[in-house]
Formats: sequence, structure tokens, C-alpha cells
Amino acid sequence: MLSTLFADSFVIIFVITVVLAALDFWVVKNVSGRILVGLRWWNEINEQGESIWRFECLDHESLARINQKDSWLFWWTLYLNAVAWTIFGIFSLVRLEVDYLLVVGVCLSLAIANIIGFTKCRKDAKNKIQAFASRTIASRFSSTLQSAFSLVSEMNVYETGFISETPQSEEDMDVKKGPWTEEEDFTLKAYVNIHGEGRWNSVARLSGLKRTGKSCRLRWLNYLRPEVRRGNISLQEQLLILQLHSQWGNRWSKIAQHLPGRTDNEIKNYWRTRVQKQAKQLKCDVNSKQFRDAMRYVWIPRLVEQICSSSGSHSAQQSSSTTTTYADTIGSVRVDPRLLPELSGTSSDSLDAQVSSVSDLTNSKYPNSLQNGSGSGNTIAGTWGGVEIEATDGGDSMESVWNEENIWFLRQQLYDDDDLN
DNA sequence: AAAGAGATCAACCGCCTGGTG
DNA sequence: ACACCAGGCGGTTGATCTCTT
Repeated sequence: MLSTLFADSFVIIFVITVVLAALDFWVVKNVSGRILVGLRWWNEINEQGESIWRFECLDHESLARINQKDSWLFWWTLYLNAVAWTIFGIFSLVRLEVDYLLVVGVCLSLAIANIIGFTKCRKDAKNKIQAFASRTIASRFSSTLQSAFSLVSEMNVYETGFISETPQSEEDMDVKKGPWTEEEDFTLKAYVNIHGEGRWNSVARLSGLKRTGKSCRLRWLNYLRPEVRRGNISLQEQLLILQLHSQWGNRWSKIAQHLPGRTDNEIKNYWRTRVQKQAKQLKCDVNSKQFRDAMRYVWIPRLVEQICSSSGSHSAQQSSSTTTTYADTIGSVRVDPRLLPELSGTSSDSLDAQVSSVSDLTNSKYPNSLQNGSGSGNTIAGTWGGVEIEATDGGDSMESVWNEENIWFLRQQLYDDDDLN
């Protein structure tokens, strides 16, 4: 309307107007939208090179902090801006000023882009609030949410609390510890779903969670991640843990990589509570050769037996084959034979030998007695539930392990495992 | 039913490593 | 070469649950 007062050239007017409109677009999108209504939207390129549009809102807690007059001002000016440019466009059309129509077109596009972006943010806010309300309707937050809904209804806007980009004050930075609340879980999950994993200190800072980055990372990896499996460790998983641990030791995260959905923490807990308990009851160190042999010659074969019997005759038939590998034997879990522990001792401790010793297990479901015996030379041999126990190396240590008492302990433990599974 | 013991597991702590300036 | 930081990892703790007496 007033541009001709400052410049005669249409080109200059065009450039200045478009630059100012772009500045206005940027300010509304990145500043006033965030401050006044707690919404933001942007575009980013993910690792696969795909273009992704993000529409984000604040968490529900910050809802109360939004000033109603601010949001009212924001939404009205957002729409009035587009209406004004539409009117200018009509004027230009009536006056047949096609060149000014171009200016109006650019500015109107920017205004509409902001309207679309913030409208989508509003939908996201609505979804988040509804999802949270359905999860915690009975909780203490229900009253807060109800007031939030009433506020939203009144305002007809879904500006929610969002994650301030500005650094939090010192008093806000007091770190919270201890168990995570459902609300914190929701906030962290929503944030990671939007922004992706990584940059955990930023996650902790920007999400409004008064937690450390480490705490956020741990909670996500061990609990909130969609891939995380819950429930008892299966027989196959137990077998894998025993085998991989015998190869790698306490490399929990490395072991966890071979158990989909299981976390290193879970495996570590399993080891400490179940495996170390066995060692304690056998009165030997968990890292001792005695205990490793106990695992190798009794526990692992026993697990294989249980898996075979639980997976039916198919596996049993397979296990009777002299060429059977663990990968064949244990059904759904595929174990790379190269990952299996190198059997200490002599050539008789080969993988096939170990598994073939298990092959006869199917004939005797449960052991009734242990028949200790001794082979020639240093060989300690016996059967436990049809499992041939044989060691030609370290026979002395084996003798100390394979007494009636220890075997009884171990056997009891394995029955306990049966009950658990 | 209550108390104590033991088991379980989520979460924290401190150290280590690799990347960056 | 060094310092700093983020993230990963293994060890440990403590709250809660479950079982036993």
C-alpha cells in the first residue's frame, strides 16, 4: 500500500517486500510460535536422506504456563495476516496489477505455510494429550488434564507445554533420581519419537525432564524402546547366555546383541541372580574351571535336553544325528557354531562330541541318579540323567565338583528352572 | 497374618573410550 | 598433545516383590 512512497522501482519493492515477508515468516515460525503457543514445526533430513516434517508441541504440564491472551493474539494475527494478503490480492486483481499479484502470491504462500504448520502442531498436541489422558486417567494428573481440556476447549487451541529451548534456571536443574514415573516415561518417549535417539544430555535438558542424560538414555534403552522384550528369559536365551558368556565373559552388551530385545542390564541381572547363585551353592567361584565345567557338561546339555523335549520330536530326531549342531538342536535360536565356547581339554571336547552326548537325552526325561565313574587315566566320566559327563583334562578339579552334594544342588536348580519355565 | 529372608530388577555410579576443538 | 564432553559399559545398590517360617 505504501511502498511507492519509498521506491519507484517495482523490482526494489518486490525484493524488499519479499524479504520482510520472509523475516516475518521466520519470526512467527521460530520465535512467536514457540513462545506464545508452545508449538514449532520444521523440516529435517534423516540418515536415509529422507525429508521429514516435524510438528511438535509442548508437554501437558506446561499448558498452564501458556498465557491465553498471548495465544489468542497469535492465532488471530496468523489468520488475519493471510486474510489481509488475500484482500490485497483481490485489489491487485481488480486493478489488473499482475506484477503485484506475484508479490501477494509469495507472501500469501508464506502465511498459509505457517497456518498449515501450526495447525498440524495443534493436532499433534491434541493427540498427545488424549493419549496421555487415556493412560493416566485414574492418576493424579487426570484433574490437570481435565482442566487442560477445558482450557483447550475454551481457547479452541491446543497450545501445550513445550520444551523450552532456553536454558533452565539453576533451581530447575536439580536432578531427579529414582524410579521413573509414567509421566516422565511419556515425555521421554514422545521426545525421542520426535527427535530420535542420541544427544541424551540435550534430551534431558530440552525435554523438561529433571534427569541426567545418562538416566534418560538408560531408561530409553532398558525400558521404553519398542524393541525391548519383557518376561522370563527363555531356555534358548539361557543357553545362548551361557555359551556367549563362556566365550566373552562379562561383555554384557556384546552378549545382548545376540539376544534380540534383551538388554545388557537384563542379561547381567540374570547372570548374577541365577548363574552366580548356582556357583555359590556349588561352593566354587563363578569364573573357576570347576564351575565352567559344570556349566559345560551338565547345565548346557540339560538346557539342550529341555529345549529338545519342549520343541517336540522334530528337534529330538535332529539331535540324534551325529552331525547335529547347536543351531539345529535348539530350534528357534540360531547359534553360530563359531560363537560356541571353545571346549577346554582334549579333542574329545569337540562341539559334535558335546552335542552327541546330549543326543541320548531323549530316552531319559529326568535323571534319577548320578552314577559317578572314572575312566582310564585322568578321565572322569559319569552319567547324569543320561548325560555323559566326561573330562579328560583337569580331572582333579572335576572330581571336586562332581560329588553327590554338588550335583544334587545343581539338579535342584535345574528343576527350579523347569518350574519357572 | 506377620515378620524376616531371599530374589529380582530398575537405576545409579564411576570408569573407559572415542570424537572434537 | 591436551582438555573436554558424550556415550557406552560393567559393577553395585536399594526398593520392591515373593516366598518361607
